[in-house]
Amino acid sequence: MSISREVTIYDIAKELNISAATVSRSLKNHPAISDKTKQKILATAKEMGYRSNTFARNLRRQKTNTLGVIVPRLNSTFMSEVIAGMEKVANEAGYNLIISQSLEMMKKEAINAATMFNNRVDGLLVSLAYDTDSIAHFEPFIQKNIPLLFFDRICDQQQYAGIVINNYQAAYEITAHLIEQGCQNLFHITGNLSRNVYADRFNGFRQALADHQINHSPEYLLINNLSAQEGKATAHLLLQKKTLPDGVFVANDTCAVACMLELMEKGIRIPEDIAFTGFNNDPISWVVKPQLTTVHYKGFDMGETAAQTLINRLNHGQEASNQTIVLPHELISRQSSLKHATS
Amino acid sequence: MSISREVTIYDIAKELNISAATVSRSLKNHPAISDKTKQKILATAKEMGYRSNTFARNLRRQKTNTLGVIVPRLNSTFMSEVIAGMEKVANEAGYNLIISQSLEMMKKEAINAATMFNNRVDGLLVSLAYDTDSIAHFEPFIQKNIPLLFFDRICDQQQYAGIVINNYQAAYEITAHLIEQGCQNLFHITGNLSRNVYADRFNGFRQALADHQINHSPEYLLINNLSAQEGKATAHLLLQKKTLPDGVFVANDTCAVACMLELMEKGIRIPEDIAFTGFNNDPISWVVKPQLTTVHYKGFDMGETAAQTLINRLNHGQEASNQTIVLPHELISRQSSLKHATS
DNA sequence: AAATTTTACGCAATCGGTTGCATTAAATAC
DNA sequence: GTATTTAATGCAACCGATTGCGTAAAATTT
Repeated sequence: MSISREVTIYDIAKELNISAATVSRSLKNHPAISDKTKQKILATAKEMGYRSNTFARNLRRQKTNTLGVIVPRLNSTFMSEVIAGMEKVANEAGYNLIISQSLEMMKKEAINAATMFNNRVDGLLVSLAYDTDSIAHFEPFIQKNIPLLFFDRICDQQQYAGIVINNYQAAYEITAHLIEQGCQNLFHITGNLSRNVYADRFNGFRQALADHQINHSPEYLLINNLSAQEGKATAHLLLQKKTLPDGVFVANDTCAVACMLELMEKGIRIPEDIAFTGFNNDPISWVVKPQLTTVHYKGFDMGETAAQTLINRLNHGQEASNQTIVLPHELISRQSSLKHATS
Repeated sequence: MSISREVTIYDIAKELNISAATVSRSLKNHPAISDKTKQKILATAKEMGYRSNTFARNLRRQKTNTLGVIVPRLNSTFMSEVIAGMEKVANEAGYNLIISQSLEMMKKEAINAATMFNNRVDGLLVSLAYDTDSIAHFEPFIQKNIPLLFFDRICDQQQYAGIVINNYQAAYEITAHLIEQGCQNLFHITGNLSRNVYADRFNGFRQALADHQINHSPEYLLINNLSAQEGKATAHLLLQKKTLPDGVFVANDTCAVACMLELMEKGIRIPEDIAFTGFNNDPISWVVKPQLTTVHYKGFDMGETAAQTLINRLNHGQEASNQTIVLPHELISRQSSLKHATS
């Protein structure tokens, strides 16, 4: 079975004895073409099995209609929904998505960015890797004025726009919640503080303590990579403290759950001895017993918003407003933090 | 800040007073060009900030160097690793990935396939959606001889190749394990039996029963969409049975956990009253208490294998062998199924 | 009916690499 | 020293859609 050659606008033109220009214009619904001609061309195109050649189009238009997306990992419900939201908006606007994972490594993030750049994506959506401490690898995009938009894990430099939730506020709320439950000795387990999400959450945590005149032990801040493995390790660290905390706010659910389970293994009662809270509302947060108090926010909405913002900028040439868009979040309180059983 | 025009091979050619053809050949390391010239050109290209124009290249070569990937969802650790494996192999071979989610809907799968087709992907990797009952939407690929490869959720028609694990064998093993634990009244909760993964698991389950001369109740097969929600609903269905099962094999972890938790809520003891097993070794399987016995298989390897197989076919024009590649799996037994405490 | 405007379409250059074939220069053979 | 082979490079025609500009035909105005 030989592969038949692709049908081009020239084939259609020849078939109908008209010019390729007219065919081209008809196919994109150009107003200068009469309806009758358009109909005829559309019908013939369909009949001949024509499909537009994206390369020729891109070559000529200097546009790819492709958006690049770089995320740390694709393995969370949250990220899956972010991508789904982006896909929806992008497809509706005629854009395609090229997605890649940095696997939390700045090095791979840089490689991915370079690939995206060489593939001439029209715009780039990025959630930064865990250890990214410089955004020099995005410089080519900025140089060439290719829209660049961060989401969730954004770049804290003022000049870059981003889509986020109010991590400060969410952390403040969850911490206040712990305090309301009677916690007096609170600890915070979090990730790299140069990531906005973790810095903001830490600040919210601290401010809540300050506002409620709660003193804290000098060792109240524990930093790890927020993996399950390190959550478990951190549990042992906690057990070696002179006095155990009576409340812990962990910056993600994975680490919170691992840490909590390990402590329970060692006989610590949750929430009686230590109240626990996480962040993200991952499925594991409700599977674990006791169910984990956490912060929920909508990945789908974030994806939609991010893609839409980027596309608006592309279409209307909207200036790269360094405006940061803040989406809502929601505190979900569950058993792991409820020292006073309310039910 | 105006956008400076892109550097082309013509610019380089002019700069060095040579032809564009020589530049083109040098950049792709053609043997007919002298090393001296190559060096000079490479250096100048770098200096001038040249980047190859993919469209022009694709337009001429009739290749995109892009692979399409359609998956049901991106929200599992498994799928994230599959993608990571594909990315690794693809990037090494100079290919890019376009990823999209069918969200378990055949309709969206078809739309995605059409988009991929129009974007002229060189090959397509697919894991079928939950309700896909016809693969007519992949017909254009077959017609045009564009390599198509299924993985995990493959197409059972003989002529299509696929990368899988031995779902039959895994299910057999996990069922035999339940029987060894003393289960006599086994139930199976699974998804659409026209999906190979579920059909094979069901067959393995049945065969294990037969081989061990275990009778089964006529209602031992329960089908739902394997979501957490339906897992919970199915728990209630079970509770209405005259006699409860003493062992349940669920075809994925999400549904298994949801069902199990709901039953525990109603006072059923796991594993004493009912032993539970899942499939996939998702993080929730070890977070839940009791930890869930399940089947583990390596997503990364599956992704690598799938991408490599496809690329080999593209490069060496290997005939579309309808050979199915089977990767290893591993039974992970945990508390949820251990009626005889071994520790 | 002539002049002017509007409508509908065609011409041809362009986007930037790629590659078959021709050509020149250098190397080797006779 | 001439003939032949080999190595290195250039020429120019593609790939297929887009679009500024020009023009013929139709519609409208005067």
